[in-house]
Amino acid sequence: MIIAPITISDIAKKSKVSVATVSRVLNDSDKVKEQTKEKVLKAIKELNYAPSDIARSLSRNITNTIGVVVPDINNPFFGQVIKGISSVTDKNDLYMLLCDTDENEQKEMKFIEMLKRQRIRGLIITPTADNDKFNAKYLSILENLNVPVVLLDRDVKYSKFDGVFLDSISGTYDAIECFIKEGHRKIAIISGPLSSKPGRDRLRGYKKALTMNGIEIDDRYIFYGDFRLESGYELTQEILKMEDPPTAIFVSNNMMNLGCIKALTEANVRIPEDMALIGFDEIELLNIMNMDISVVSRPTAQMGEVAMEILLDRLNEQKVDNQDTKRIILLPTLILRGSEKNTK
Amino acid sequence: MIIAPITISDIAKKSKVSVATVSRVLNDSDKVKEQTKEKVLKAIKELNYAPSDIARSLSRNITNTIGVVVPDINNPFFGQVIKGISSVTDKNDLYMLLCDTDENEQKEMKFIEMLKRQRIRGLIITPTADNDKFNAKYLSILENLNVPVVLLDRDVKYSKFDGVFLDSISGTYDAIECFIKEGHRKIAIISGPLSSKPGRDRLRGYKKALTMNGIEIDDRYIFYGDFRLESGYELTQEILKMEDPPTAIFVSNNMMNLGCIKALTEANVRIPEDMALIGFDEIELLNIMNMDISVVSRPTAQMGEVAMEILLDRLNEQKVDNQDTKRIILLPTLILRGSEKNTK
DNA sequence: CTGAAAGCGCTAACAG
DNA sequence: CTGTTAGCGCTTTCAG
Repeated sequence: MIIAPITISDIAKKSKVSVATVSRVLNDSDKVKEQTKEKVLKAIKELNYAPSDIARSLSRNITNTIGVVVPDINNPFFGQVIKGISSVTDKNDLYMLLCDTDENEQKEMKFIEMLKRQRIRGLIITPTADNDKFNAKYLSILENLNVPVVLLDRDVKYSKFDGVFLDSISGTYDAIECFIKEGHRKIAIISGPLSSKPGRDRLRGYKKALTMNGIEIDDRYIFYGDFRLESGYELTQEILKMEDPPTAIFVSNNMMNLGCIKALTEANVRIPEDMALIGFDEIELLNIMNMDISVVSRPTAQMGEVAMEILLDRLNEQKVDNQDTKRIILLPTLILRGSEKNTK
Repeated sequence: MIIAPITISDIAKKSKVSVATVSRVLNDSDKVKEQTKEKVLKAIKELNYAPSDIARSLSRNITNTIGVVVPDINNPFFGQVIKGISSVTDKNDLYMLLCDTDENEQKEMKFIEMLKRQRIRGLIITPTADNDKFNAKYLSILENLNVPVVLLDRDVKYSKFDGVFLDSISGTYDAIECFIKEGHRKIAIISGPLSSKPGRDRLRGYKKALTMNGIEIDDRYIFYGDFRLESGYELTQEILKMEDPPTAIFVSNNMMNLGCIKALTEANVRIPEDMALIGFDEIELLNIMNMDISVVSRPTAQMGEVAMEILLDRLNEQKVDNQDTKRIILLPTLILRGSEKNTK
């Protein structure tokens, strides 16, 4: 079903001027006599003409699309991020080509190559992982794009791309220290996968806080999940079965936190009376349900906005060789709602 | 920051053949001698060449992007829908240009015009509203696109576009009838806005069920919300203040349902002992939290998939004048979890 | 102010 | 099998 769209020469013909003139009124580039301009505008309106961005891109050798690659748009975090990105693209006549990788590295690389063909002007991406295994190939694909890349939330080892991240270490540190001030000594963590930087950092923050406060690190209290709900659920069940269970749990992301709460609820473990809890990332729904869970909160939409603004700056830069990588590290906020309390 | 990408003629030069030959191996279109083919492939690999979809689109006079316009990607419903669409585009070398309208009609029309310039091949859209006020202009913009359009979830009056919808009437009818069978007689509804078809239909289903079961419609039990959480919250508070309150509430969408539950929880109204409840659309989180709320459920991701498949069919159609509109109406399922019970 | 013409990177006849 | 060439729809010198 193809209907040949109106072209610039249709307009030129109809208004009896050259295509160059039409182009001029389209772009407001050169001075055009008011009278001819009106003629052209009239023809455009009558024929319902809209210039082709495809032809324009080819001619100008530059597109107005940017690529956005995320692991899962159904994760509210990324939903918010995309919203943030949109708010900037909307104002700058930029389009967003969206790709959802499903946390699949192969898919991700394929998408990047597709985006290259589309000649995107820039890329905002949350890589699936930063495994050493994939790193070399991955990096070269990304660099081969030859457009500015902004990393979002997850880093890529040995890369010098711009990025917007969150200080996971300090966020976790604050949470753990808060537990300690409440008098907790046996504090467990449900960590994310160590193949991602946020996963590693949150564990680091945990260990650091314990160490700085003179509490010995007990490996029995460290559990490794994969950021998905199920693992939070299962690991919490394990925790509840321990001989010498902790009195507080820190959970490294929102999905696992949900799983944890589910397990606690099912086992009739009260929060915080029987088990104190702090999680990483806000869970909007819990607030709606009046469930008071303390969390390390981060400015989600803002992360998207900032990433897009960095990208925008790059697009507007003159020199190609600007090497000073821009890495923004936002600070999370610890929001206390009572679930961290020690009621013993 | 612009780096001129490698072009087809770079490859031609390097492998000492014509651009036509390069194009041939790129597209596997004509027979090329194995030996030359290898030469070309080698050059492509060495220079890390990726053909420009921009140039290709212009030359072929056809793009491989489709537009997707939704009111809010943060609504889990649309998140799922997009996932469904992606699953089909991924397999068909199609790209998705995503636009989030924020339920704003002006924005929506602007997006559609932008998408026209991008020469999208087709459009999947959930219109913000189908007000008579905007209808004429809106319709003409959509038709002016001159590409296949598939409506998703919300209809456009007087239009003959394809679409994927849900039978809201029957879904609501079943829910209300279930209430009645439980012995409820005073049944309230928190309706959506009547400016959208789903809003209207759900109210119709409600009225129909009452009428068919010989229960008189009592306007005092009909409340009008706007699909947002807050309105569900406020209207529920109103309901609780009534002199002769209902014993059951039907809520027309997931967001308002959350608001309703919030209000009930805050007022210490037990579900279903003090108030029975059924809502439209699943709320994943409630299930996770083991909160047993009965809902009218629909196949979300599938709606996206089906929409994209209809679009795909249109794109592959030969004749331009195929007038038989395809309108798929999916059936919802009533999922009972106990919140509908009458314990009196 | 305006028109003619070259060119953006690729495809698709048309020759050979 | 392979090369030449004319566009695709637009922008952008360069003249006038």
